[in-house]
Amino acid sequence: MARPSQALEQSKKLLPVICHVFSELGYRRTTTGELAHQCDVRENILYRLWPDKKAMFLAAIDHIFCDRAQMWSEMLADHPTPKQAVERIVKFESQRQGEFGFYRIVFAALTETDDDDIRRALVKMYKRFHQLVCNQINAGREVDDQESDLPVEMAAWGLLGLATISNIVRELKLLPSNQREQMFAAVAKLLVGGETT
Amino acid sequence: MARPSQALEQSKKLLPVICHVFSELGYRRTTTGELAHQCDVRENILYRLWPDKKAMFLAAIDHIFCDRAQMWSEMLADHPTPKQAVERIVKFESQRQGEFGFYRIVFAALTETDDDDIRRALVKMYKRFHQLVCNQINAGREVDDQESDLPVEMAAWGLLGLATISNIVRELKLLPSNQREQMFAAVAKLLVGGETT
DNA sequence: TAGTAAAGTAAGTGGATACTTACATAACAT
DNA sequence: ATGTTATGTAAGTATCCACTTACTTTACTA
Repeated sequence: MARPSQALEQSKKLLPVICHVFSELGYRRTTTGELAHQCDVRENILYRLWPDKKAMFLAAIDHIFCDRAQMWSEMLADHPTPKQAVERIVKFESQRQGEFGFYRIVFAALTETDDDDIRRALVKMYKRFHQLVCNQINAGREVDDQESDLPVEMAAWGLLGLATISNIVRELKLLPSNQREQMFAAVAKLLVGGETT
Repeated sequence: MARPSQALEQSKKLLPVICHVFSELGYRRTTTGELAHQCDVRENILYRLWPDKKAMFLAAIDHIFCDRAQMWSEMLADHPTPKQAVERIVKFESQRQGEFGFYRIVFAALTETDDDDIRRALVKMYKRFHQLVCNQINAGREVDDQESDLPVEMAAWGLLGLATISNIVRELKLLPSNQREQMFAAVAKLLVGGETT
């Protein structure tokens, strides 16, 4: 035996770069040449880490979820009250959208849903994300003991929709950012709280 | 002079087919060869109707909006009360999603937003659509004279987000369709009405 | 230090694809 | 009819890109 493989470490190092390229260019327009260039390696090195371009994309989809989940957990590391937690997440999502290319990768993936692997990766991602949101809303509601009209699962889908359209609004500059944030906050409050305050 | 051009008529005839292909495959994966095949003409005939592939795509984006707007106006042709109108639209949108490839084309376009022409087409489309939704909500609210908490423009963005996530849920089969429709209806009611009934 | 496998370099290949060209035919005006 | 222009056919081209191959160098182990 000689020289242990550092493939895992290197792929972890390269993944953020790969995510960024995919989020900038989408799936089809991203060339393996461009990926290699941005990663500052040669193409065949990428092909030693992943069997093909699709695998690189799947890894990117997985990574963006883990990334986002970790951000949330870091944001809630100081154990705020559940209601504070929801408010903090809403604020975070409304303000720092787009920085991490989350939705751009999702959009890219959504145009490839006739590929079973990509579809599965997306389904998994959405289910986990929806669950995460549900948990937060649930926690927030239980404490206040307020029976809201909208079931938690539905509110969570509504929030995901809100985050999506808000990203589109940002992407296309359909509203100035302060208005977009206000919109996000107002709709989110309606969805989560049941009543506006 | 000889033989007047029927280019306009033919492009109108071909557009629905082109929309369908783009919505099935997205922008990049759609080849001009496939477009021609589905349209049952040769490639160069498409190139006589549009200067390039991008122009075909832009025409498709414009067409899906016009298509949808016309559907709505037909749906409201019998002059229902504004409140009925909103309910009808919500029901229509929640049930017949995906049939016309609207969101698939939007997703495809959203991964091409660094092209100015495509971005402009999308912006125009969203502004018109948002306006349309605003008008309907406004009409519905004025009649009832109920002051709702959520400003109309925000509610409209919320609805667009709801329609978007609902399409994703449908596309990925994240919920059975009856649950998806219930979710759509519940969230829409919350957004539009202010209170649930 | 010698042997071995990973890490890196550089060039290629085969297929796909946006767009073109050259030419034949069909329909309309005068 | 006849000239003109739209419409149709079929082949071609130049480029791009996912993926490969053949080779050299490096670093670890025993």
